[in-house]
This record gives sequence, C-alpha cells and structure tokens, in this order.
Amino acid sequence: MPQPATPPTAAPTPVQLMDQLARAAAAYYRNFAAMAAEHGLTLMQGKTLSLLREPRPMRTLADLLACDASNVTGIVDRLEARGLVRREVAPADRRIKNVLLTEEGEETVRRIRADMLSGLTGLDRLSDEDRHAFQALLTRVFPEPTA
Amino acid sequence: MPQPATPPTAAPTPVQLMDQLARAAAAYYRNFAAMAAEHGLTLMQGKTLSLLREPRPMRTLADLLACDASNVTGIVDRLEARGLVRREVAPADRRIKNVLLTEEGEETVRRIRADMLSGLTGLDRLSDEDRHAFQALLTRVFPEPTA
DNA sequence: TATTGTTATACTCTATAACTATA
DNA sequence: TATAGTTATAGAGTATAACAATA
Repeated sequence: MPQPATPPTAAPTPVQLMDQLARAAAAYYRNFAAMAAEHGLTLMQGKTLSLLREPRPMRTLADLLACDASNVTGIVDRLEARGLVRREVAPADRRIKNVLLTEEGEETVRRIRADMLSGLTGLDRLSDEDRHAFQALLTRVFPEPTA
Repeated sequence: MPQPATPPTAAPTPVQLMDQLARAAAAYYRNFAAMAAEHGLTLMQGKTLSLLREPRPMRTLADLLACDASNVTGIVDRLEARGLVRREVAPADRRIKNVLLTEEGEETVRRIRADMLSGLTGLDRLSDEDRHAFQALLTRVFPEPTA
C-alpha cells in the first residue's frame, strides 16, 4: 500500500518535543565536554575559550557564561596559568580587563571546534534547505536576547 | 524587485549551524538551571530528578548524567536528605540500589517541567508540520544511542 | 573474578559578601 | 555613588583510587 502524503509518524506534542530538546542539549554538552577534556580542559574552560573570538571584559564573560563575576576570576586564572589567554587593561576605562586568546589558545579553540564539527556528522548530511529550516526553527524556539 | 522563490536568507553553513546549536543548548540549560533554582535545586539535582520517571539504579543514573558513579552518591544523598528521592535495594540483585521519587519529588518534577514548557513559548506556536520537521532534524543530528 | 555502590581525596565550579581601584 | 574586578568562604560537582558487599 502506498504511504499517504502526510508524514508517516505523527507530529510530536510540545511536551514530547521538549523532552527531545533536553536529550539533544545533553548530547551536545556531552560531546563538548569530551572534546574539551581531550585538551585537558573542563567544560567551563572550554566554553570560556570558545567565547573569545574577540577580546571580552571579565564582566561580559560572566554574563555569557551565566555565572557570577567572581567565578570568572578563577576560570581565567587557570586558563592564563596554562598560557591559553591573557588579561589586558582597557586604556579607555582602567577598571575593565579584556581577556584575549594567546596563539596557543586560538589553536586550542580551532581544534575543539573542528572536533565538535566532525562529531556532528549529521550536520554535513543536511541539505541546504534542511539547514535553513533547522536554523529557522532553532531561532523561533530559542530567540536571540532582545537587548 | 520581487524576491526569488528561494528563502530570503541564505542557508547557514554547517559551522554556522553548529554555533547556533551551541547557543540553543546554552539557552536550554540557562532556563533549566533557573527553573531548578526556583525550587532550591542545582542543575545536576534537577537533571537527576527529571531522569527518575521510573526507578533507576545508581549506576544507570551515572551513565545518564555522564559522570562518575561516585558523584551520584553525593547528589542522591542531598536529594534524599530533602525528601525528594529514596533508595531501595533491588531484591533480585542486592548490589543494586534503585533510586525513586517520593511524592514530593514527583510534584517537584511536575512543576519544573511545567515551568520549562511555559518558558519555551516558541514550541506551542509551532504547527504540527513544524514540530514534526523539528523532531526529524534533531533526531538526524543527535541520534539516539545505538546500544 | 567482576560489578555495584560507597568513601576519601584533591581540584573545579558556584554564589554571597566584603574589599580595592577606577569612573 | 556606581561599576569592574578580586578575595575569602562555604557548599556542590568532578574524577581517581581504594574499599566492602554481592554476584
């Protein structure tokens, strides 16, 4: 018997979709933590490095990491001790310290990102239309912060 | 000038899509941690509770939480001290301790899940087709473990 | 022998509060 | 006064290694 034009499986309920988002988010971070660990980094250290495509003040890092500013001191301390980042006082406002990647830090970020991408083999197999649709759906469910 | 039939924005590259997945996963856990915190729970405590729809051995929890078994002892200790879970020795294999929700634990999980769902307003606004497409894309990019 | 769970240890992450330096 | 960053502190999460109980 030919299948009908409608999808062969029923559409998931919002609750079922939420559960699947939970599994996907867990899988993403399980991957990321494993890739960071291959470079001797914790999850938070890896996240911090990957946020430093451009130099950022400590305060901004705290906002992006969704943690208190006092935590960032220790995280950046450890990254700095390993030579992956350094602090620079901002000339315009000497209260601010910008954190930026060293060359070794940049190389580490490149490797982690490459490892992540090769782990997400499903992404490369998506068509242009599928990637476009995926992006649109993610944006609708997780909108960018308005501010 | 009329727009072409193709989508108005270009399809994202796999790398761009990976970055968006990173933002989405971060947003998901920022939400989840905030909802858990409203009940005085940490992220890991909230995750543990939400994994207990059915009783599970400590070892299974360690696998699902992607952490060492020794950590689960402390996490479950704290949840048990607050009356949200309890341990039960499995009769068939007395080495195994099954962890299960108390009634208060079940109520807490219900509230956290309801809070999450009301926070993900975008999910309710998706059409049946969109939810089905989203599910299919998530499954392709984050396949269920084969084992 | 192998597996489950716990304990002990050391390190990292976490929020809170108090502090310094700068604006 | 207000903001950026640090320090001190206590509690929670983390992996490793060693252990007891059970299979």
